[in-house]
Amino acid sequence: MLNPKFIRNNPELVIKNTTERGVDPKVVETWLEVDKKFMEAQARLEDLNQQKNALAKNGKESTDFEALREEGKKIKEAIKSVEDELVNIELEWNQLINNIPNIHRPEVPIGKNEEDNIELRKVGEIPDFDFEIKDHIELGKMHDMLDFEAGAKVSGSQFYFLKNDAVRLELALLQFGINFLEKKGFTLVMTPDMAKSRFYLGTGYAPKGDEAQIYEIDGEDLGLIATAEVTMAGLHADEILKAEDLPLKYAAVSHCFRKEAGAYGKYSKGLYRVHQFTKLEMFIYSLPEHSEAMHQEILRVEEELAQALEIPYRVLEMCSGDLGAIASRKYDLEAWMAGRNDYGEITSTSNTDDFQARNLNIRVKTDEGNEYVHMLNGTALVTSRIPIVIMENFQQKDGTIRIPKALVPYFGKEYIGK
RNA sequence: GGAGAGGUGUCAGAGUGGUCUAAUGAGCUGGUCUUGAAAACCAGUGUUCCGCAAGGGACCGCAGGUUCGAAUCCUGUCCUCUCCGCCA
Repeated sequence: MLNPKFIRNNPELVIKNTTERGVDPKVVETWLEVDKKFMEAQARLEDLNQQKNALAKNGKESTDFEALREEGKKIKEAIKSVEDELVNIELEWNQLINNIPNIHRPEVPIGKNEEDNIELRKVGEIPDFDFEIKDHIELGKMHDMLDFEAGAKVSGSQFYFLKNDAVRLELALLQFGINFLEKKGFTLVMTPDMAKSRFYLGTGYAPKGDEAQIYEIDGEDLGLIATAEVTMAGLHADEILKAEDLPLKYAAVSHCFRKEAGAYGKYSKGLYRVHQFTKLEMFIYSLPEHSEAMHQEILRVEEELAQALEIPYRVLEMCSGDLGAIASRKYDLEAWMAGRNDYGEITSTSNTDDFQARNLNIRVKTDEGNEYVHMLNGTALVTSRIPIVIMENFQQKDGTIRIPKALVPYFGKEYIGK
């Protein structure tokens, strides 16, 4: 959530920001009204508590217990009534403020939707084939690597079995990735694949709504994570970190589960949009003054990984309307996927500034007092989408697939199908 | 899954209804002393909300409840530990 004090002091700015995000600014105005009521009721409650405390303090010296009891009861009833009132106001207050999006950074281009995102650069050679190419679904069948039919039978549509070289490929990518990131100073982590609702809500993954992502466990306050971002943000929840320990740079491996409700389209076939995949994620806790530099570092690492894997890609800077509610700035890497003859997203990195940190109460002790840390995340490698790129881009005329040089030591051979 | 014990400040740990504004010890910061250090001594040392401030409110795992008054009593819940069961 945003800093309530900031909204109170800068209502016009927040309204403008909210509008640029494509969110109805009415939510800000309504929140401001509720906030006024909230503060007023809180002041009343504090006043009553003060009376209660004074009475309790003098109570032990009292001789007239009858009067003491009477007076205390009266205060108690008044407190109860204000508290009941506060419960409702606070609920509304919270719902409203959670719908106010983060403040985007001044560098962010203003725009309505994905069409207004800015392409910063294109890197790498788009492959040129002199034969009829196959997509990864055909290639997966051909090499007995992917079985979507079995996935559908056992778990439902958009689940799959990885077999043979697809298994080797997934593990090779992870092994390659963790070695790469460890050398860059990231601490390796394997996280739980489930988290309590507080953490997927606090990171901005609502379980309900039009594009519900989270699978929840019936009868428990537990859900399958959509990304390790959820568990990595939870890792330091409610902590006050030491400034000298920052930045904390993590490389986290987890499975990711997404309902993808309503997300059908021309690119939802095969491995591109699935309910479960494995991901190596970068996650950084940073001092506020360093978070922009950290964000650039994550982007650089993402590009280095793509280049090491010989993946042609382009870098997109998200416009204000395509940032979502949480990010203050966001870049996507899109890789060339020969099978679709188009680019497809393979990484996304967001700076959330202190937005998530405020939700999850993560601060840092500085000389000027405690402040919220800045939290950043970025994909290193997704083992559903990278194999699409490798299979489709590096396929040969005879259907064999060349493994990128950097991956060969981990994969164990130079070609699939030879 | 069952039985038991426990969750208090940076840490250890006392506190079983009003004197808790939470003992004591350790740590940390500053000071005195010292050539320097150690020791000793003195002072300070959590978080959060409203407020320019003065001041006031909240926080003893969390949520409810009892009471004029709760760290303390009751209920629920989460977590940790020990033992049993099951199990990779």
